[in-house]
Amino acid sequence: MSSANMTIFRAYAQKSNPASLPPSVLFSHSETCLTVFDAFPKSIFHFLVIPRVRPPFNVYQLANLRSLLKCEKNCAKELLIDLSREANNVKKMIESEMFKKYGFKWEIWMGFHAIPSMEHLHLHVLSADLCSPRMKLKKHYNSFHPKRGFFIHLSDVLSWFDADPSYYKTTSQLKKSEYEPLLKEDLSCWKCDRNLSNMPKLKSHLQEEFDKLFDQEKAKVERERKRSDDLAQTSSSQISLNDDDSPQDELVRGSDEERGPHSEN
Amino acid sequence: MSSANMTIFRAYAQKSNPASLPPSVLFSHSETCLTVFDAFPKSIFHFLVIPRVRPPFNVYQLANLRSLLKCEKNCAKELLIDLSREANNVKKMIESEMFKKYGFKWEIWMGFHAIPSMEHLHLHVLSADLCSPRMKLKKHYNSFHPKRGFFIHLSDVLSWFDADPSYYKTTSQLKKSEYEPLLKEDLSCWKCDRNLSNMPKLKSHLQEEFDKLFDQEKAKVERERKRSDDLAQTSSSQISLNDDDSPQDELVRGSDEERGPHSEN
DNA sequence: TATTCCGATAGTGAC
DNA sequence: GTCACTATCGGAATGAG
Repeated sequence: MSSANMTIFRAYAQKSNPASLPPSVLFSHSETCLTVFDAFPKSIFHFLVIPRVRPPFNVYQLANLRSLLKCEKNCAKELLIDLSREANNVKKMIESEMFKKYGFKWEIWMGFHAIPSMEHLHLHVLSADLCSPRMKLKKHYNSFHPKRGFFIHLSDVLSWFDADPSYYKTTSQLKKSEYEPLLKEDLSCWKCDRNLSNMPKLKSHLQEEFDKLFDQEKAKVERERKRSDDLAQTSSSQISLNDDDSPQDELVRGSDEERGPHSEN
Repeated sequence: MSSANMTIFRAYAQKSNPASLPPSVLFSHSETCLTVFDAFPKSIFHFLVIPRVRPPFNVYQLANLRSLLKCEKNCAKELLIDLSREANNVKKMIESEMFKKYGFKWEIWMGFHAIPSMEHLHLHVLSADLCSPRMKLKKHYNSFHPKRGFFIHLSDVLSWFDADPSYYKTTSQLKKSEYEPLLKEDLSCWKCDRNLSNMPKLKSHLQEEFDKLFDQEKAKVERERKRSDDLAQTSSSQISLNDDDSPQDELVRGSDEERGPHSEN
């Protein structure tokens, strides 16, 4: 039945005034798309970017990625680029929240499920942790595993447009028979590739991975603080601008670098 | 491992002094067999009759029905007849308990599981209700369903001895591949053959069947009491010998008859 | 077909 | 590949000198 509202996103996408949606649902909207909170987040941060129904598309063409990719190529590409623009705004917002809540930022994924079960195209924008109480089943996890194949990264979809037309034709098929089995594959950590025999063990491991990341980033902050202190001592008349309890700016500057545990540079 | 004591019955059967078994385990014993309470009764009454290890049998020949039926035919038959004798004593005891606790008696089944999981031959003697909190799984139920085939009635086994030798040879094989699938068949009421989709529904239905039986038997008692009263009134100087609150004797006399709800004969 | 525990699997119903 | 609920199915452990 569709009574469990498999079409709720379509209803959102058809609203002439998205602002009337409750704030617990709607995060933001533009002329062309909506961003909503995923009602069952599978990562610490998890949003959906949804195209609003508008010319030249009808609701059926916007049903899912497969139906969109059957549309005129340039139109489809334009729509995806628009979603991409909005998704990147969401990404920035998430990164800002990461800093606020955790003091560092980590990877963010943007992509589609090959075989979505809820109708109307929706682009997942979620933090790369897959740590969430709503992550319960193998199919939940495998549907977001970044290397499993079921989760199709937005950047990959965009690259199909520039590839050989025959390749475009093939990949845009998105056959159920090819993607469905991926959800039943063995559980493996998306980060270290280790195999985990069941969901409780996987979830513990993912939490450990996140805790490890957390500790590493905290150590990074600490090293930055020390370096800052040293500089302050050297130029003794100067007070460090970062001598407070908000490490954000340290991390903004340092977060793209990889350092060994005793790196000093 | 056999550490989960799949061989506990063998240990009982080898005891030189069965009386040393705790009374919660042992119901009675003779020179040749023991009767124990089934630790996980699948009916209101459920006992096991177990042959003691004695010449000409060794423990391996008494492992199960299959191994017993490979022994010399007359020996095997004698052992089964001995078990049968003891089982009939148990049956009488159960019927007495039925009267004491429920005021009427109902059918009792005696038989073997085609493929037992605990070692050492054990004859199930249980009341025909299959109402018990320990009746939990489909395989539990199907293993006692009197028409499913997995539960082999003692009378059937005894009849094999008088049948054609080739029939004896065939039936006494008790191949796992033939009997195991019976446990996975759909659930159906052993009494009315109705199909039930799952164990909770089956259990409710079995309880209803038992309640119906209970009400029918109670009504039977009531009719007997009325008839008794009428007789007392007719021969007005006489007091009914059954004018008390124990309906047992009424039922002993009337229990083999079938009457319609308004039968007066 | 011993039980029990744990977890995966399957069907349903949901507004 | 919606969730939540119920029940089933499937493996492993089970004790113990």
